[in-house]
Amino acid sequence: MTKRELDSVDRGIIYLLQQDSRNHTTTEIGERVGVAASTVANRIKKLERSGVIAGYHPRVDYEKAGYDSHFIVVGTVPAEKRDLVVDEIAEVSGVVNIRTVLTDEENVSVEVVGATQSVVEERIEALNDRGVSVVRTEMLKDEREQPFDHFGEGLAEDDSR
Amino acid sequence: MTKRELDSVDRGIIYLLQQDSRNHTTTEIGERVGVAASTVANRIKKLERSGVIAGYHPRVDYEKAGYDSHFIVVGTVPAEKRDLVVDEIAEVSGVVNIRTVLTDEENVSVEVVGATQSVVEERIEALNDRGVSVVRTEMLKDEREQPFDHFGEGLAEDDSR
DNA sequence: GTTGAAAAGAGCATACA
DNA sequence: TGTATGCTCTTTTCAAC
Repeated sequence: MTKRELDSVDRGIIYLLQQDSRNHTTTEIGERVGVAASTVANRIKKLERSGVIAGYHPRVDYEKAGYDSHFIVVGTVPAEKRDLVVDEIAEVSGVVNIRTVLTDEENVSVEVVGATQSVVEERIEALNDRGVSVVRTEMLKDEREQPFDHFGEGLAEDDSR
Repeated sequence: MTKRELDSVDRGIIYLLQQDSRNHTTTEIGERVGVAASTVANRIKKLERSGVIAGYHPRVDYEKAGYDSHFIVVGTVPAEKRDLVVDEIAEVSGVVNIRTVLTDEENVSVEVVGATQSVVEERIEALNDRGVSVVRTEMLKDEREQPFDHFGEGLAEDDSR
């Protein structure tokens, strides 16, 4: 829970986990950042406990998995009800990601997945019912995620990418 | 590369990986979905090769890591230049996520991280220089990610959450 | 906090049903 | 295609620095 300053070992570890958090071993990471594998394991545990690393998730290509309807629903929630509403819409089927921003209008983005467009339309109605006033619905074209370059600054050459 | 239909074993595996892709072992997953651990390993490899699973990433809390400036930059890129511009802005320091949607206006969302606001402001200028006409910049409040509930439908009770 | 070595456990490949 | 066994590698633990 505590906010800790990260040193170059922490940053290197996170950078390599950002490239591949499942198949990079502590041994490999240790060689790259210059410490023993057991130290890497200790550091990772500490980062997890402190909340800097909040979990590990696969990047799923829903289109390839047969779910062709993939939308970003942008809406507005009153600031004072925001946390409550976010908890509620997390329960809506097909919702896989929710972002909130600190503006008064259009302050919620909800990523919704489904097999068909009509299914997703129902789900968007469900968002409305739970307190999101939907401003617009956009078809997601592509999403790309990448490591924070600053975390990789102290690292040796990256051959495995 | 091929689009494959997923069966309930595939869906259960992905669901459990979406909860924790680093610490859930193939053995645990096998017990939950009802197949042998080696079968789980085979399925995961197949899902990776087919592109349904495109990678594994930690969820990093940049605020707790000491990077207090975290913004979503919404901008417009002409449709015909979109892929090119996305490749370019991926190179901008501090850019960790890029989403594109199929609309003519405000079709790109870029997530930018930095230690101070002035650093991030420079980076937003860099986005402009590379072809994104920035419409607005929003402070990210919170982001939540969760498994696709449909993948978990065939699963036994979830005690480990 | 870090290390290195031993023990325990997971993953991988082969062979088989 | 799914399962089981054996081999290899990783992770974990812990005494010592």
